Amino acid sequence: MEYSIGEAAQKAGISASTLRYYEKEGLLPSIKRDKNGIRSFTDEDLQSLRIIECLKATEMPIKDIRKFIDLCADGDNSLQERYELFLDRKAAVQKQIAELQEVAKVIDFKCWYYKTAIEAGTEKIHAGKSKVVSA
Amino acid sequence: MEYSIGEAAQKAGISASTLRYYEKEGLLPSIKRDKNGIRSFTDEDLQSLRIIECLKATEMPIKDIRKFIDLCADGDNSLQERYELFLDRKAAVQKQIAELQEVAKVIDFKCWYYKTAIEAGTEKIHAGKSKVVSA
DNA sequence: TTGTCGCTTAAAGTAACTTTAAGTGATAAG
DNA sequence: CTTATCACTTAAAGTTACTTTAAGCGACAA
Repeated sequence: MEYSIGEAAQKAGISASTLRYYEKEGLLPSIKRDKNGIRSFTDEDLQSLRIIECLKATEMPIKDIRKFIDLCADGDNSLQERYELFLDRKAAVQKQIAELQEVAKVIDFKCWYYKTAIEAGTEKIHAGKSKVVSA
Repeated sequence: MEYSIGEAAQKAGISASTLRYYEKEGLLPSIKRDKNGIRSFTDEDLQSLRIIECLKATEMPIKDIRKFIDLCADGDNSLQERYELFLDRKAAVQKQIAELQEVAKVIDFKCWYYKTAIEAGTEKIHAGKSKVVSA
């Protein structure tokens, strides 16, 4: 199947302008054009986008994702390097999850803080407690 | 205890220029200055920064964090609104964690993909499999 | 008194998009 | 047949959240 940029955008959940931007930045080297210069996305392109989104989710900058895409073009020569890249991303995403779990704890505390303050009618019930602060 | 911007930056793990930017954007309305115009951060300011960092971690835009800071100045009138804000943030952070766990799965798959490809000496061993793509 | 610190401000630069402006080509409606 | 609409095209400007740079000031050590 082949898709226009609008269809691909919808399928991938990424805006058409972002897809154009990705192509310009070298993240999508395999996008073809028809005789009118209109982009044609394949299912394989959508799979690539999914990987790109995963790398982005690990806070990898576009330029580094670009380097990974370039490595892919190198074929079997770059297998080891690409493997190490994903091991690295695995560590990164685990660190992110751990940090967000800490954030969730602080937010849970704040939920309790406000819930009890509302029940008491005032925030003052928490005054003087260590590490408790209004904002 | 009071701290210069450099000390506060180190304690909070945020750059001094970012702290100046936050102050300019109204995120730190309680920072005092000495007679030479030099900023003085208190422990309470550092606590506020910790909350700001948590909100930022949930992808809340600076402008919205600013609105929350303004609510805090409103005292007990805004308790309910602030409570709902944190309930909302709680949902947001849980969604983020869930998404990152999905990302982790894809990355784990890629680790396996490259590990086995390296053992085989070529990526071709994965050719033709459904949903498997080099990038 | 001469560095050199760390602080000050304002302004320019950056990343990753998003939005806008201006235009082209294919198809449907009158 | 032409006019309108639609999705597409590019280039350029705008946005967010910073970061970096430039230029300068006050305090303290050598």
